Amino acid sequence: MSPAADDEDAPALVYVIGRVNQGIRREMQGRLKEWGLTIPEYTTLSVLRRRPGLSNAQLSRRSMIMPQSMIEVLASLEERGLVRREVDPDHGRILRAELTDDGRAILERADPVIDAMEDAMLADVPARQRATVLKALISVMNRLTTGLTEEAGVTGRATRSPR
Amino acid sequence: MSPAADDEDAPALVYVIGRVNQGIRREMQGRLKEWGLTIPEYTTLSVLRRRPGLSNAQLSRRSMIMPQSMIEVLASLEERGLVRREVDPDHGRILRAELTDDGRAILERADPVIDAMEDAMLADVPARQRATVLKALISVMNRLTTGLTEEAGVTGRATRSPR
DNA sequence: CCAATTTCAGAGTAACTGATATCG
DNA sequence: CCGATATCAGTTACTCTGAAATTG
Repeated sequence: MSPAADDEDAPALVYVIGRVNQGIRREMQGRLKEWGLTIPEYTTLSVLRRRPGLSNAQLSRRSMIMPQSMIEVLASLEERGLVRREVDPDHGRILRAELTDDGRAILERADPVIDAMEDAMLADVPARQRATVLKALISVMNRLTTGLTEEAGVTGRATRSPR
Repeated sequence: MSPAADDEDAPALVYVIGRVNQGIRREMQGRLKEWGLTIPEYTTLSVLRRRPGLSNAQLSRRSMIMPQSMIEVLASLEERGLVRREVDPDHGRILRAELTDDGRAILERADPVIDAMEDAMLADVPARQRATVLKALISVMNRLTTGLTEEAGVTGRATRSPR
């Protein structure tokens, strides 16, 4: 039949991101199993190291999931002593989370393994392009967080779309 | 102004991809509900339009999922008459899938909605960078498909990592 | 017999919706 | 009373591992 020439139209970005995510998920799951960590657990630990004191509600908004989903991750981490939660002094309802020493330790051991994975999968992408890719994806992430129907609000107010 | 030195540590790419994927998932799920399509169903229909005649095994490898997972998507699509499967003339075991007219029709109606979503989330990314991002992510996807432990550059032998 | 494909059955992860309680 | 937060309970979406049958 006709040789080649049928690969000119590229796949959609949403498709490629989905596949990449699925590949990353499989790799991470296998590597994190050694420490009994699930992917959202590892991710949450990482976020809490960078942003200590975030509440469940704040964490869930950052992850674009419902607070009912995040609470389960947090509960599991707290139960195992990897995360500690303390009442906010200014608001008795809010519980602010932070890493325990155990949490920090397990993260420091898992990190190099995940970093190596990221390096391996980026092997063919020149360093200069990596910055561009990361910046573009962060921009997409922010769009998705603030809502796709919102106007191009330059002031990054975390608006939640009214129901 | 100042070069802003406190934001020097950027989040990891795997993290950003995970969040973007989660955002996309939520958007797509809501939009596809109108046609009773799940995300893997819509994705599979799209792939089959571009690559008619792929078998379940081929589709599953492309999607980086096990054939046992893909078969359920395919079964659901076939049951609803959106996909047809026919025995390969050269190999009685292989079933090659393709879109039915109904499948093509539903896809043509869902497409603009998903395209609009992609446009909206890419609103802040200049067109020239989009090509770079897509190319980089495809490269990452290929890395993940062929296996992260494979050596670089040599000839493209699609080696399956033996267990 | 072996390798690849298909497919059934059960399990697990990670998200969801709904509802309830508390705090300011 | 309202809005935000926390959290219990049940459900859905999607993928996995295991096992069996078929075909070349």
